[in-house]
Amino acid sequence: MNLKQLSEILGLSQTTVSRALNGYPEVNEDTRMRVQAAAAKHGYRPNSRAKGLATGRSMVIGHVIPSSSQHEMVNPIFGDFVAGAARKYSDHGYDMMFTNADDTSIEEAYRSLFQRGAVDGIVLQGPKVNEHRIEVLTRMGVPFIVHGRSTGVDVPYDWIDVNNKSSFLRATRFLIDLGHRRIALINGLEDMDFAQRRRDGYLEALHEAGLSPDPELMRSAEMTEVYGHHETRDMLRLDDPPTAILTASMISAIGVRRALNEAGLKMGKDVSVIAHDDDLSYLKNGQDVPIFTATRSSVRRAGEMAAEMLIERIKSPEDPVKTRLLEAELVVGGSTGPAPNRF
Amino acid sequence: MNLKQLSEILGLSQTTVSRALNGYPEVNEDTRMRVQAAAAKHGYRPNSRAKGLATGRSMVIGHVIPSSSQHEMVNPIFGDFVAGAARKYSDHGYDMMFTNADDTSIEEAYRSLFQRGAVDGIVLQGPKVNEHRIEVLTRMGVPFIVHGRSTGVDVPYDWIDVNNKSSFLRATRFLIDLGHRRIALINGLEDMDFAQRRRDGYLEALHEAGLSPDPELMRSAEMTEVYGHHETRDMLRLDDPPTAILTASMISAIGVRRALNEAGLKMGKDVSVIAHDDDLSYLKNGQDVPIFTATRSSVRRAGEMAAEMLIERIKSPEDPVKTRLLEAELVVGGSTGPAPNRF
DNA sequence: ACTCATTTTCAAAGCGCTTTGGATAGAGCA
DNA sequence: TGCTCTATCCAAAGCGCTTTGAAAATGAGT
Repeated sequence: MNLKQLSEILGLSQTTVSRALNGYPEVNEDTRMRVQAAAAKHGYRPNSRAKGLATGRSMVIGHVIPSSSQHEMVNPIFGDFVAGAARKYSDHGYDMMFTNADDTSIEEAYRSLFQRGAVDGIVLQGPKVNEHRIEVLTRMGVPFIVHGRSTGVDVPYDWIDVNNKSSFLRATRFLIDLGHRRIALINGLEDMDFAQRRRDGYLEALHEAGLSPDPELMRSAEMTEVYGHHETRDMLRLDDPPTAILTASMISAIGVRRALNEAGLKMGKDVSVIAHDDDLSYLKNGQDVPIFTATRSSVRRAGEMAAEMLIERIKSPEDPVKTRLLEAELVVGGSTGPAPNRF
Repeated sequence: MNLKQLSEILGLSQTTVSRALNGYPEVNEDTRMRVQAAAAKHGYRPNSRAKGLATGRSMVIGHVIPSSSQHEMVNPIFGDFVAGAARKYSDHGYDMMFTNADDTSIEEAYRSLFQRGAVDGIVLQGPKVNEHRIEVLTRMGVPFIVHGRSTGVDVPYDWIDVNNKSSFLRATRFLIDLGHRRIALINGLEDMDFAQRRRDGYLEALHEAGLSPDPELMRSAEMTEVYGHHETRDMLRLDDPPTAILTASMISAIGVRRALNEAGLKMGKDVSVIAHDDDLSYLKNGQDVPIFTATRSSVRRAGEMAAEMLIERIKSPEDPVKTRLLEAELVVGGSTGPAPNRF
């Protein structure tokens, strides 16, 4: 059932039927009712490709999944971020499109998505420091939003981010206030922008307290459970092991906890742990009492907000750049306690 | 830059340029070279909406994210499954589209996706028992594949599934062979098809061994960490607590482990645990030695295979129904051991 | 009854591509 | 030379929608 057939059934022109369905004023209310009824009855659904061709808009937002050939790693926050965004998209009549691209072809993937007319806007996830893709998208003139930011990129762009620096600053201060001096940082991948900011916060807190950072206590890699476990076990073997550990995700925090258990250490007593908690739906930080002391910020909420900001941008391409910095809250759970007395 | 402009630059007709780029034989090899060079030089990318309109195919596969209004839960396996599928899609020139739908409108979401011409095929994830959507898709005539199966649905359909029954049968037998008699099952949501099959396997093994199932030891809910923890803690309080626990995912297994630790019990000694491991990229079951004894089957691999089967189906709609049953492997890790002697 | 303004409807063009059904030119052959 | 074949190219139609510009119908005002 297409427009032509429907309009023939109704004895009206395609123009009128189209207008009736799209809510234009220049059509009699009675006819509109008649048209809507017939459309519903025959299950008419305008072909979105044809509509897109005619309007020049596709009503689709593009995301790229970097298939990170090295690690075959899927970011665990992917699902929740996307679920948040998807809800807002559908509220506004947008669909969501994914393309897969390996590290080498990622720029090409963005370019293709937009220039083929497949999407009206793009979400850029997981920006690195000096993120090249931002300039690419800017030059292309595609509306886009970055989830995160990129140090070193000068062009203005829309972004939404957690205040990674301040949250790790606070978390580190919190540990210092508890008397910890040997504080480890199990961070995300070195070249990710968020990892750098977290490290900055961590270092600043150490500096404030007159503590000098120990490279042995600063690790970075992709945030898996196994990684958290491995680094913790490794650091516990040091002559002067950490009494507290900051870690960049709940997933790796679980690995940290496993390593502590294996070593017979009690979390929150022998070693304190603070994690960053993205508030993933399947991995809540406990029920009432938080398991881990954590810096918390819902990534699903970030997805929702990113979607809204992008839709705004598509509507008003000339608006000034919009940015949004979310403050993570520090929730105190059972994983932290005063530094143990080693003497 | 569109076809018309490009063909004008080249002094050729649109027909010839289109044919040259799409690899049709009726075009001189020299001209083809010339055309390809010009297309590359000017960054020409055929508009996919127009192409879709003309060909009647959209080269897009649709997925629906059920935004399960009750729980706001995103299935943790979502990311890896999708990453697997996406890779295969892009190999074959397909993109991937997501629509969000709440429980009430999910059928409408599928219908809309296909009848609008937005997608050429659909992946149905997380089928329940008597899954109504399968009939809907069948009636619509859209090519689709089910990740999982649905007991009670009679119409034939393509599916790919893990042999849930046999893997839980084996896992339960394994525990029985170790001398366990009080074996708990922390299952997924009751109405999910996979959960029923796992329970069937579990019950069959108990039956074989002449053990009668205890409803107190059979739990089911969405597979979060908190859920695994909660149910385990609850069961440990029973007069006759379980000595072994089967659980439906690594995520909930982590909750199980947490509860055991809190109770001062040693996993693999006091209480044995077997998990189902979807081999998620960020949650590997240990490095060399598996942490949990587990029934393992890569969900990413399933995503790849689902994608391939669906693309096959789109190519040959009249082919007989194809199904694929994957056997999970049983990997023995440190979380199981002989039943403790309670006397 | 007649004009003018407003409301309501319509025919046709256009979005950018593919594809059908020729047209043209040169090659091969008698 | 005249004819058929093949290789190469092209004009135009069509995919299903929106939108422009104009026509027809209606209503108000005199």
